[in-house]
Amino acid sequence: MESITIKDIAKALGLSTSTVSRALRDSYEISADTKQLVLDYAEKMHYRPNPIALSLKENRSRSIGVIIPEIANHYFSQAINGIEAAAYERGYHVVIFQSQESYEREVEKIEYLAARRVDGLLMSLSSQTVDISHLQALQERGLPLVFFDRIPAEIETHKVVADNFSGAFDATAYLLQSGRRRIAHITSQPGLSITIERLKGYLAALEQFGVPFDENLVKYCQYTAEEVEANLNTLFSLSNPPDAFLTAADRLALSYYAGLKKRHIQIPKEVAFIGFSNLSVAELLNPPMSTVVQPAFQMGQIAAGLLLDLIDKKPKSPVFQTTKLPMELFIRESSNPP
Amino acid sequence: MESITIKDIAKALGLSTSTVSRALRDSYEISADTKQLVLDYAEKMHYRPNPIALSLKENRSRSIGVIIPEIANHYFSQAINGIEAAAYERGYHVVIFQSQESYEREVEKIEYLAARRVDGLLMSLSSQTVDISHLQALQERGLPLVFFDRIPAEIETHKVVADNFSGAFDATAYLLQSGRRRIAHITSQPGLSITIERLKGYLAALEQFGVPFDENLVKYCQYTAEEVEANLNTLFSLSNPPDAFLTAADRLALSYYAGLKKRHIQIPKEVAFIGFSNLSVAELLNPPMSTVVQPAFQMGQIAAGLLLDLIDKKPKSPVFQTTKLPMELFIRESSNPP
DNA sequence: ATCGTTGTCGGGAACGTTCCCGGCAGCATT
DNA sequence: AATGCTGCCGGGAACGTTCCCGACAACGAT
Repeated sequence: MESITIKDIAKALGLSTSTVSRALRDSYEISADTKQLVLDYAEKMHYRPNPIALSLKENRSRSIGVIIPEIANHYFSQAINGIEAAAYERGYHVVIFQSQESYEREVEKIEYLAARRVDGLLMSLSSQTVDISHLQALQERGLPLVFFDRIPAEIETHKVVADNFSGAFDATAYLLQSGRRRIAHITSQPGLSITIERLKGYLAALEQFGVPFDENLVKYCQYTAEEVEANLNTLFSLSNPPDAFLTAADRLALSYYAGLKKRHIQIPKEVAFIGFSNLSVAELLNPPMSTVVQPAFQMGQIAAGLLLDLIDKKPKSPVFQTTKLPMELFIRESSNPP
Repeated sequence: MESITIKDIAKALGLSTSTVSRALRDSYEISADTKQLVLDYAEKMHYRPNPIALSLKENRSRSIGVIIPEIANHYFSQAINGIEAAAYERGYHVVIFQSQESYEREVEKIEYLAARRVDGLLMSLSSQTVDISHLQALQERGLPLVFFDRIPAEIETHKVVADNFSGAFDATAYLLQSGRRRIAHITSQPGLSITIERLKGYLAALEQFGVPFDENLVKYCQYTAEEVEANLNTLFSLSNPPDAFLTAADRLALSYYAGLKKRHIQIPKEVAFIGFSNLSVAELLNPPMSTVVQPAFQMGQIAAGLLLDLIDKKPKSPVFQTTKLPMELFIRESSNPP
């Protein structure tokens, strides 16, 4: 991969590198003739400035890093599109890495991106992550940082989340209102911000309807098939089994939907079902699944915008804000009254 | 973002940068004492080598670029996981960009990645791309290039594809065997390699069963709702309307499934349905959808492996191969006999 | 004739790293 | 004592770019 450089142009035209550099940047110090000469030659030879040399010199890369748990998730891939739209508009590139829900991978990717001099970092934490001191250290070293969706409490910076509390509250309230009383809440890792908020919303709705909370109905669940199986076994061997499900995360929705069908439990006759999910296929399922949907694209867009503000304006002491966007509840057949 | 450099270490320890550099690389020229001194100090100060400086010097980045049409597509996000697995194993990073099915964006991303000195490029073409001279130029300049899924005929290099011909043939044959005779084939842009291969398979199956080809049954379709609507209108106002659908691509499968349901056309009673798709929800749909599935992860893994071979071994005149992987046909309720 | 101005341009350092080249001390060999 | 070798280390160029600091010619003003 040989590429033409400013030095090559200078040599070919009998000029100095400074002159060529300035001609390319359209500096007032260079005569129109010389500029034209340089520009023509550069065009002819397909000259492209070397962004690596620039990064080294300017200690920045005009790109932002994004670290998310996984790409193969509709919420995140939609969010990425929002991020890219915002970044593109402002002349930044987006570099995407997945933590694969692993703490080690997350740390590794963060270090790599920092070493690569990304100008800012956009993060949604892995489910394994509890210690975020490395992120704090990075922030103290001056790296602009913005979190979205899965946010930490311990770091003060811009954060963008969906209103998980209200989302869970509304969904739970809907189920209660339609007569369900034993609502199983299948959710993600206990430590995650989204998990906590959703649980709070679930509890608040129960309380408002005067339905006692039963901790046996809350299951923290990974995505393995065995775990789904085991949890369903436990739930349906309760003396008082669930008559509704509220699941967090795309994958939980699908695997429990599948699990229920496998047991020939009728939705919504025997149990009602509402899932947190950004899957567009929800309405094509059998039966069409009620969903709580996050404004993924918008969240990515806003988060990226805030990060770029932090980068471009470099305010001395920025006023950090937590943006909370409404979730939307789509009621479909799966949550119909029995 | 201040970072500690070799120069800082040298100054602090009263050594030269050369010595520090060699100590860090564990060179035999450095005494054990000095090495330990440097290593300890570097560890203490969290020294991380600057990959940008290295890239500039070595004219390479230990990373490969991936350009795909879109991330929010199950096939591609699975393929990315395969690519990352292969790259990780061999110490390479993966930089992902989306062309968003736009030729301009594709060219732009390619140029950027080349300027960024990725060591190789992994591509699946956008549906708009017809002119690939920029890729040819890049290859001639020595950039290792591997295509997967959507491949061009005009460039000679490693290519990894699914056996689209057989996939389409098997699906069509299944439909014919179960008594269907008017099989609509909804497919992607005419120019794409996958489109062509699938059409060939479709035609071959028709011929084998002695069913005449009707070009009215083949629709090249983008993803807009209006287009879906229009195509369904045309198809069902034929004097001899379709009794089966074979769709390419995830999104086509879903939007036509939705379109048929909206018209209250019963699947599989009135029309049978098989879709090319990597969606895991296929079996949860109503009715469960028969699918032709690509080995996405494996394709990504193999493609990345071939690219890294090209990069690492730099064979003078590599023997380029096209790897063709089998597709799998999952028969579900949507393609049952009427 | 001298001086400041303006318009153009070149030299060279710097960013962080590696690596070639050279240097010097201490020791053994002749 | 002279030589060569080994072990250890420093100086400086190079990668591609920008930018500060000059430099020099032409010109008008004094």
